[in-house]
Amino acid sequence: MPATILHADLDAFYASVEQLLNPDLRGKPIAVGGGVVLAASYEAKAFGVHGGMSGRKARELCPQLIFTGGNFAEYQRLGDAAIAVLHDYTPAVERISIDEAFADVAGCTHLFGSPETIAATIRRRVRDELGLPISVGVAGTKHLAKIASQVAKPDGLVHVAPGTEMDFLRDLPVGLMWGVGPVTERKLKEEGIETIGQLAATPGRSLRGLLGDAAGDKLADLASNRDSRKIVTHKRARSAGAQSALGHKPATQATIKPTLRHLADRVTSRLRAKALAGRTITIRVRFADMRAVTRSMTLDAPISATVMVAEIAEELVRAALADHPRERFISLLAVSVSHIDDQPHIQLELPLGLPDEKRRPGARQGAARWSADRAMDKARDRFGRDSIGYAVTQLEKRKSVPDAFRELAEKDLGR
DNA sequence: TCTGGGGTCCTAGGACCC
DNA sequence: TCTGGGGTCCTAGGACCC
Repeated sequence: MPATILHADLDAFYASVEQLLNPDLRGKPIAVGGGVVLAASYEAKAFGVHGGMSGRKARELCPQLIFTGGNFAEYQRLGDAAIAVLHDYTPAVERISIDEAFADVAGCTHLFGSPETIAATIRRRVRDELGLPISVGVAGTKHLAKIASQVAKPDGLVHVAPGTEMDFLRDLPVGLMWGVGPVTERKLKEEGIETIGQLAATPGRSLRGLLGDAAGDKLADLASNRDSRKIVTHKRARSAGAQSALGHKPATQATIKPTLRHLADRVTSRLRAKALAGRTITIRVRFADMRAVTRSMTLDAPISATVMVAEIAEELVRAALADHPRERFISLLAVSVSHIDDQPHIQLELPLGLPDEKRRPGARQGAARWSADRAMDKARDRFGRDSIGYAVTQLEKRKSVPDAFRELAEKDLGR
């Protein structure tokens, strides 16, 4: 199999952008974020600082760590620009996140040279034109290209030539594989499996028993370099959600109602913008001790009106709390909509279509509410997101994370 | 300053149907 | 009448990814 798959991954992306924008930060340990580290520069990583770590822990590990504010608009612009460089070579680009993408250059080597040459050109252009380091892996499969780019970091290029795949994988730790997180890594280690080579030599039957059928099969395939996944350029979202960390709040309606309204508003406005709606509403409540529970309800028809999602979410949260009467404080609420479908007008028929159990009081006004929501969406498009909203959500201005960052994390819902 | 926010996929049990 | 098997959908929980 010719090695035409590229995986390109910007190095320590947010931190690199900050160092690009502010030369004083170059060569220094920096962290983007505050309460939690969103990204760390390589200088900070040398101290053990990494994304997801609390700011306090990071400061303990690296007292001279510099925290810097987020230039979120620049992250988006530069991330888009780097992906655009890939698109200069092939339309077969699958973007994974703001700073990472696969590309298949099989159809353009006659124009631009070997995959390795194209990868080197991309790296040079991103460095010259954007000022950012980017690592690229070149291999015959997505899984191998992804591992190659991780091995290439920082600021490197690794090509896995056809025929050398198993030599490349054999001694690498299983933790580098897609799908192996802390839990799986521990289970494998308990069986004496620490390298990908050892994993490849393990009978599939044992892996299925250890990790479950799907995960066992998947890992067995990947370890033996059987990965047939193609580049997918357009993907439809399967769910859309929003969450808010609350610190330590009493589990009362005064806390819950405005928060759920705000979250429902965030989720449904994104759905409406793409003329989408969803049938399943899921809420998540995290208690003070970080244990979390979820409750969900599936309707017969998709909805996207703010108030309808909010009211269902309230009912579900009430039910979840009723099941845990001793939990007096909550630390997070989340709302998610799944079973997404592109039937924007089905909502108009909702009051007639639902069985008694699901024909809740608010449903009769579904059409009117949907229309009111759309009017509000349009006003926001013109005057800005904060210009208008349900009064109760307007009170909810205490933000743990800027909206701009939330938007970076949002996936395009597709369509 | 006790750990952010947005996603995907899988599992297991129960309800329900054939 | 009893027992068994297979399939689909829903719900709750978990692991993992960026």
